Amino acid sequence: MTSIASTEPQAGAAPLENFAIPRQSLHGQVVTRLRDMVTEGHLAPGQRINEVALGQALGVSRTPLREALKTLAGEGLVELVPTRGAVVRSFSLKDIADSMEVLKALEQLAGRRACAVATEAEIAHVLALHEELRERYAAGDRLPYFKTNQAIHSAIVTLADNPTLLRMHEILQAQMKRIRFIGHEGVEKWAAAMAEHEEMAAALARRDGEALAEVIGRHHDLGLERIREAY
Amino acid sequence: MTSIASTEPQAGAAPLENFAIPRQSLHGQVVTRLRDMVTEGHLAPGQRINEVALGQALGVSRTPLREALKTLAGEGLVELVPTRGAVVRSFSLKDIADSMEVLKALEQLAGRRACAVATEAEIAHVLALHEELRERYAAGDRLPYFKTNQAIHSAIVTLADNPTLLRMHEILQAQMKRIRFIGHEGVEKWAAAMAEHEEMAAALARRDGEALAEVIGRHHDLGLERIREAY
DNA sequence: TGCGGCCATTCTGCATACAGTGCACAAAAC
DNA sequence: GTTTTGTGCACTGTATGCAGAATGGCCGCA
Repeated sequence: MTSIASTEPQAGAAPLENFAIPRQSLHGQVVTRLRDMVTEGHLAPGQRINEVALGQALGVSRTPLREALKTLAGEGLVELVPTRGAVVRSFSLKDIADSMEVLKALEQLAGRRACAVATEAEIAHVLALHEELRERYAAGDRLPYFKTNQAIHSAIVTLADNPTLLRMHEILQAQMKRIRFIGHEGVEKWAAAMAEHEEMAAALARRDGEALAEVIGRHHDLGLERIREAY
Repeated sequence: MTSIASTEPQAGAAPLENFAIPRQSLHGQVVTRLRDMVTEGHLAPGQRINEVALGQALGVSRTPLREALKTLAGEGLVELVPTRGAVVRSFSLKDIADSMEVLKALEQLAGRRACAVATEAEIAHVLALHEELRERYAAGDRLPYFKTNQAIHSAIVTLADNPTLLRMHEILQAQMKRIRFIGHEGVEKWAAAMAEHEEMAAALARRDGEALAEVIGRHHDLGLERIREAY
């Protein structure tokens, strides 16, 4: 049989997963959209969410919207007040520091694990992202730099090959994303952050988990410092 | 006026808060109930959840039940399969090891922070729980020991005064609770675990964060070992 | 006898309808 | 003038109804 279902795929054929038709439930789409709206500031912190109004804006009935709000509440992006519905969560400085502390611990763990278990190809991929980050920095493009920056951190966590860790990291990163959009750091801080990224890339390249964890720790301490000033 | 609403309550009268009628939303109740059903094994892993049947069993319509399932999916206790609904998540050994690794990192962080910021009274409370644990161990009561054990770990995380950390710990602990019910460890392993708890209590009493983190790490490594054997 | 296609059943996903609660504004009493 | 109580409105919480998808069984055919 030469059917698609053959257990021996042709050499050079793409894996079957690549042909899957992306079928996201409406619920999932609403969650994604809402999360973006919160993290990108289209919904202000403290703002009450009117279900009918928001539902109409999204072109969705209240049911999937409410389910999405429950999901976002689990991620800590909104708070559910009984009989008052959902409120966009507003983060105090302590909230941010707390989340940052956990984020730091998770990424340090990820860094150690990544150095231990990642393939050469995976590491090369992160290093390629690092190259991209350098270019963004040299060009002075803040938003692209910011996105590549996040991509690198996520990529390192992905290398750790630990879905639980990845999920928790995603949740915290989404919370921080909302905040980081605020601060436009000074030139010298930006340079320091970039220097730390150089260190991170070097540590990863030589699979030095402890060194990577150390610099990741410093990197987050600086990040929190930066946020503190902007607040 | 001597009405109830008087701002000057009679001496000896109980504070008004004591008369508050506890009103948890139906959603919250369903979430709690379902979570218990999963962690205590009343819903078998891999089992599909029939919304109408379960709704009738709980005496609730499908709407709040579905919302609760979304919440539980966020906690990783059930999986949502498109057009097939919710399935009780079944954990592979790797899943457990992954979650345990994160749980370990979080508790180590909590231990360090607890030693730094906890009040004497809070530490005394944990030490009291530890006394209780000793008694359970001496009496050989496994289930009460298990509960007190979890209470201690949760209490230490609470001392860290970091709600984000606490929430993530709760999620992971709920996942592990489902697993730990399985294994009834041998006598020698139990003794080792108890000895580690003695070390933990001592480290906490003298606020030695590093020592506490170290023993917590060993404690979780042993815990994973124990689960590995039972699997 | 084995396989493939068709059909019915079942259950999810989404929308809508209804009931109940809280809040704000206003009016009245002290 | 201040406080309090009543009433209307707006919005959430819950239930139910309806359409679509997937699964499993059954029958026909090779």
